[in-house]
Amino acid sequence: MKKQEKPPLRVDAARNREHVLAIARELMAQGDASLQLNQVARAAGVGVGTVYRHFPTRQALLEALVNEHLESLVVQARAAEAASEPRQGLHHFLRAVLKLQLADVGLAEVLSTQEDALPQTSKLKAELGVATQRLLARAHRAGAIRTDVGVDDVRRLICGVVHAVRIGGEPRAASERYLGILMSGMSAPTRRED
Amino acid sequence: MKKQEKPPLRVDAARNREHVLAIARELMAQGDASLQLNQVARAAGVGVGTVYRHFPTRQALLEALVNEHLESLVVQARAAEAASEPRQGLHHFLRAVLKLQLADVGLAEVLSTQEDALPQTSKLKAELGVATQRLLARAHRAGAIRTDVGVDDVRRLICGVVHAVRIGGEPRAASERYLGILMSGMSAPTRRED
DNA sequence: CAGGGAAACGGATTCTTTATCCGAATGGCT
DNA sequence: AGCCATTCGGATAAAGAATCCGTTTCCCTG
Repeated sequence: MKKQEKPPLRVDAARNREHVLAIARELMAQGDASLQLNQVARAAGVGVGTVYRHFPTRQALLEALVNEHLESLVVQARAAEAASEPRQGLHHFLRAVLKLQLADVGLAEVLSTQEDALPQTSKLKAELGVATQRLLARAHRAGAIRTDVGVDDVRRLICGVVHAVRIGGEPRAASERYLGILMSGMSAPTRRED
Repeated sequence: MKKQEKPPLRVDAARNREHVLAIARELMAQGDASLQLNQVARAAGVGVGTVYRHFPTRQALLEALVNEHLESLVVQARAAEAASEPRQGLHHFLRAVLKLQLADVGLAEVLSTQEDALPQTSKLKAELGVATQRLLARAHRAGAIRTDVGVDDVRRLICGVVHAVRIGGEPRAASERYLGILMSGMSAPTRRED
């Protein structure tokens, strides 16, 4: 019911697809975040038609590039549940999210966007949401994080931190400091008995 | 020494310039943040050449539009110094910055950018920086804000909050909550005597 | 392994957006 | 009024996005 029959790719098509992805990744790594499809085509030595066939939009190509990293975040979120301290688990995980977004402009873009071009991206985002939710709920139960901070708030706020780190002048270890500020801001106010 | 002779504008030129600005503001207000210069020209009923002459780049037009709001922020920053509570003064001021950026996409863009197209923008930003610095220093002296948080950090973090509010799904009063999280995160840790 | 048909390829082409340039028009000054 | 610098407007060039279709390549069948 869910999945339509999907005829497997022809070998040359699969090869081209991978090649385009590799070249696109390279261009991104060289600091060109514009990811213009015609430019990717030229760099990959294929016709623009080929690129557009495999990735109908810039967004689709971007997501295809990024999904690997997204997957890694899902894994790390699940791993973070093993931490003895719920608060530390969350902190470590958010640090990973931050670092990866800083290293991969595309990832930051995808995580800051609501609608996805690829179904797989939506699936991964949902998984990431669930895994994060578990981490967060644990921290809530431990009284470490304000209960009025939900999983979507965490996503948005960490994207905000990424933005803050990106736009700035002197680094001065901004990312670690800003993450600290966020964690401290999300902390439940220490209750004076009760 | 500083300023070159600047021949005053011809009356028709001045009129056109104002008209273009007004139309551009209107387009922005209608939710079109793309601010394409040819589109502005069409809407204003002037040739593209006219627009490009007054505002050589999109960025220049954007800054011209936004400078009025920037100025208002400078005023509000200075006014906030009058608050009896340094922390509250800062809080109120940052709320104003946040609100204005949320209401004016262009302002958010300009405040998140380092280099300016217009000298006047740089001047206003500098003034805003100074005024904010005074507010912040006052809060530092009162022991309300971590001393490792500088004025540039404040700018970057508030832009981050704007980003976080913008990208999100359900609002649920996000802006006020996120501002609260930021303020709390920047607070100096309450010392247990000493 | 030959041959046919579906799938994929490539790039010419069209459409849109961005930016420049210059002959015509207009305003200010004498 | 008459001159000339300034401004105007839009034609035009250059760059980017997306489509379309004749040709090529692969894969399966006989």
